[in-house]
Amino acid sequence: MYLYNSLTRKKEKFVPREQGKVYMYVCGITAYDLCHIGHARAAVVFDVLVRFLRYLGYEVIFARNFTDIDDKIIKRANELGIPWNEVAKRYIEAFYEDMAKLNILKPTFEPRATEHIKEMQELIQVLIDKGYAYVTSDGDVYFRVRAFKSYGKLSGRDIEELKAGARVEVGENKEDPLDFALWKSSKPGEPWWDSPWGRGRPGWHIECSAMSEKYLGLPLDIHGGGQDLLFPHHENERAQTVAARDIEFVSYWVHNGFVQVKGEKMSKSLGNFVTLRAIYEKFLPEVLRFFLLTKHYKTPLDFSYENLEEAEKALKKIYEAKKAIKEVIQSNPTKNTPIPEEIVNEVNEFKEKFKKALEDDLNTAAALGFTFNIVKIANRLTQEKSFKKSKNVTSVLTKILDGLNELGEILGVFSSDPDKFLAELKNKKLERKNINREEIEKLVLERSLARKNKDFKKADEIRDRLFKLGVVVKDTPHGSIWDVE
RNA sequence: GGCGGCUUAGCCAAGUGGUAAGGCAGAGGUCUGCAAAACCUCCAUUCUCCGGUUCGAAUCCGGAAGCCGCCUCCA
Repeated sequence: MYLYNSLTRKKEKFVPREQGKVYMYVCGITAYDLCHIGHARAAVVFDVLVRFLRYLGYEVIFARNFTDIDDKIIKRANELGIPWNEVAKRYIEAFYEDMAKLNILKPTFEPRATEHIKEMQELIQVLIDKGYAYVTSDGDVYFRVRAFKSYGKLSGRDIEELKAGARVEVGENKEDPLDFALWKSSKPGEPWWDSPWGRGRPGWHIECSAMSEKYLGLPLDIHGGGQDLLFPHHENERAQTVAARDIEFVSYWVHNGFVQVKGEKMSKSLGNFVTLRAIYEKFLPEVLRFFLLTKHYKTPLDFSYENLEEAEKALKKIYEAKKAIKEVIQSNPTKNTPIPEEIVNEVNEFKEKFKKALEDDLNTAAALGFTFNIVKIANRLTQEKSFKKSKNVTSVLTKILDGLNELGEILGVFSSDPDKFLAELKNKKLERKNINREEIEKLVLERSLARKNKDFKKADEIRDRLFKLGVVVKDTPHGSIWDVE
C-alpha cells in the first residue's frame, strides 16, 4: 500500500508501527449544523481506506471524534434558544443518520471532546510544565509557538511569514500573535469546566491530541482529514503532541481534496453548500457515494446535479450487468461453448488490477475503470446467444459476480442485490421526476395489448406518450418492461 | 504578498519515461414489427502554451498563461 503523506509531500510505502495493525484517526465534525457533501467526501474517503486496509488483512483501530463544545456550537445554541449540549446532541444524531445512509462503517472509537476534559487538562499541564504553554492573567492558556522548533513543518509554512498575517483578537492576552489557545476561560453564560487555571473550556486543537493518544497510542499510523484542516488544526495538533511527548505524532498524514461548486470550494461561509439531506431527497445515497469515488481523493471534485446523474447512470450500468448475470446463472444453461482466452485472462486479472489501483494511494477512479471493463465482458457473456446458454460461461459469470461483490464491498458501492437497488432507483427517479406510477403502468398495459393485436401504430403512439412523460419501454421476450429515463 | 495544487476529447476522468484506461454524450452496424437495452466498430497522432533533457515525454527540467486552495472558522 502506498499513501501520499502530507508531511513529507511524497507518496510513501505504508508501514504501520505494529505489524498487521493500523491505528488511524480522522477529524470528525463539529456538531453545530447538518452535514454537506464536503463532509460526505471526507467520510467516504476514509471509510474506503479503512475497508481496504482491512481487506488487505490489517486490523484497523479507527477513531473519529466529535467536537461537541466549541464557539460555533455556543453561537448556534443562542440562535436556536436551546442549551449548547442540545445542539451538539441534535447534530450528532443527524450525522449518524446521514452517514449510515452513505454506508459509512462505525469507527472503533468515537470520542467526544466533553468526555475528555481531564485528558486535555493533563496534556495542557505537561505543555505548561515543559515551557511550551503559559497561563495568562485572564485564565487562558496558550501554546507558545516559538518555543516549538518544527512549527510549520507539516503545512510547509515559515513562522516569520505566518507572523505577518497573524491577528490578535480583542481581549486576547498572548505573548505572540502566533500562539493559539489550549484553554479558554469562560465568559458569563458560557459552559465551563473547572481547571487548575480557572473555569473554562478547551481550545479546539487540544482535543484531537488528547483523544487520539488515549485511544490509539503514539505515533498514530494514519491521521486523516480534509485539506482545510492541514493548517492550522493539524499543524497545531502536531505541535501539541510532539512538544509534550517528544515523539513524532503521526506517521502518515492523509488529506482529502475539497468538493467544489463551479470551481469554488463548497463551504458554509460561501453559502454554496448542499446538505446530504437535500441530495437524499433526489438521489439514492449510494449514487452520491459512487460519485465521490469517481475522482482521486486528493484532487478537487466539482459537484453538480448533472455530474450526479452521470454517476447514477454509471452505477446503474454495473447493477444491470449484475442482474443479467444472476438471471443467466439461474437459467441453468447446459451447452458448452469455448470462451475466448482474452476474456478468461481479463476475468482472472480483474481483482488483481483493482487491488493494485487501490494500493496506489487509493486510486478509486482507476479501480472503477477496471470495473467497467469487466462489466463489458459480463454483458457480452450474458447477451450473446452463443454464450448465454452455456454451462461453462456460468462459472465465469459466477466468478465475475463474486468479484464485483467482493470489490464493491471495499468501495461500499455496487455490492447490494441488483433487483433491490434497481427497484429503489426506479422509485427515486419517479419521485424526482414527479411521475405517477399507476398512470405509467396503465399505459404500458394498454400498449402491450395493442402489440398483441399487432396494432403497432397505437403501440408506438403510447410509447411516444410515455417517452414524453420520461419513461422508456423495452420489449423483451417476457413482455414489456419500463424504466425512468 | 507567502506557500501549495491543478490544466488530458463536447462533458466527467485514469495515466508519474515506452507510444493516450474508463464513464456520459455522438455516428454506423447486429438484434427488433419499429424501438429501447446490450454487443461490435468509430469518436484525442495528441495531453494549456513555449523552450530544453532523452533513442523516446501527457509524464522529467526551465519559462509563460489560466484556474483553485491555504495563510481566519471550515471535511
